[in-house]
Amino acid sequence: MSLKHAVLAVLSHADRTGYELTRKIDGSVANFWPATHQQIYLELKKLDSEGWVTFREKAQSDKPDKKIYSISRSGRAELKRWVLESQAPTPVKDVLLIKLFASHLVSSDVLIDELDRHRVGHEVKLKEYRAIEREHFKSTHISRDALAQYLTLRKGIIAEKAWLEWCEESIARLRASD
Amino acid sequence: MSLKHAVLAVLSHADRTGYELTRKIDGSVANFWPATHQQIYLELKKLDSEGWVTFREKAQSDKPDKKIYSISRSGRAELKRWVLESQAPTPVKDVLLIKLFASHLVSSDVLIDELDRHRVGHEVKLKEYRAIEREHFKSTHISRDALAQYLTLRKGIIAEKAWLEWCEESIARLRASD
DNA sequence: GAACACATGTAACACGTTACATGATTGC
DNA sequence: GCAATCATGTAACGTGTTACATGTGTTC
Repeated sequence: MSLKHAVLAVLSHADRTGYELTRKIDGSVANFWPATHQQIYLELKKLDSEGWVTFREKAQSDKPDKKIYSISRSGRAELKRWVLESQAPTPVKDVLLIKLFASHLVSSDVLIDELDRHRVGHEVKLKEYRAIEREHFKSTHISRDALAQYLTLRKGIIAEKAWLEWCEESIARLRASD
Repeated sequence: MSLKHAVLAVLSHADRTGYELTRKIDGSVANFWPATHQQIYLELKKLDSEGWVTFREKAQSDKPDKKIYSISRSGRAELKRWVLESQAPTPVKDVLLIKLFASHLVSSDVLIDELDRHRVGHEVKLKEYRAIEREHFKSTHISRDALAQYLTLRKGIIAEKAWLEWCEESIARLRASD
């Protein structure tokens, strides 16, 4: 449902190959709607058969040939229509919370170790995002077009900070309860 | 993959009917792994055929009969095995971020309205969670068993606060850019 | 009389993952 | 020689959603 529009959204900024869409190039789809390359190639095929994207094949001598996809006029119209629809918040799904909910079955040491691994992971992500912020959005005035992309980055930063805060708090509470 | 274990996790605390599992009773599965009742009835059937849950049928005169499910010894063992596995963080998936990424196609007024709707939604959720916190976790000393459940609530509270912060910041930035 | 809460289920379809398959170039 | 990056694809399977179906009791 959403991957279709996620792909269109990225193509509305720049032409891309299927391969590029699966990578986290320039902070696009992969960051907020990850998918495998199989999934993306399939969607591109569907988008093509609906006329929402077009592609041109480009032969390369040193690397495999590639297909460069572009959003079409009707694709852009469809994307706009979809963006204009009001959106219910995406429900939270988190495996770690399920594990926590069942954690009365294991020792708190095991739990603390797991939480600490997650803490470190979120710390790393936060640093990455902050580096992107410094590099690409340092100027005081940001264009309207860049602003929207900046806000998705800000979401990443704020969410990672929240994760960190929660991991630290949880570890402290578990330590205190022993 | 995870719904199976989410259901086991809830049943490890108390017996439940399929119907109860689909509701947000006592802040269980529905809060961090939402699923439709069809999905849950199907999983319960699978869990039963694997011997991880058992059920007893209870006839009711005023309401439809129901099946009360319990976790079995092997189910508890399986749940423990699964909890002990180290978990990669659940990847972020968020439709709103896709829309933001494509928002250069629409006016900033439309965007601000949408962000404000989300802001209000998160405000309401935050209040709900805080009410649960006041009601159920007011004492200074919380048992180890209750602590794990409290931490899932804390995750909800911290995440909603982060959402609010981001919505407010984003609206302000969009207003300033006009 | 309509809508909602309780309570369970089947069937068809859409979405997503894993495994398998191919093949060139570049770096260790 | 082995692994990684670039680049695309098929097939089988598993997960999740939507629509449809049934039936009682309570509230507006």
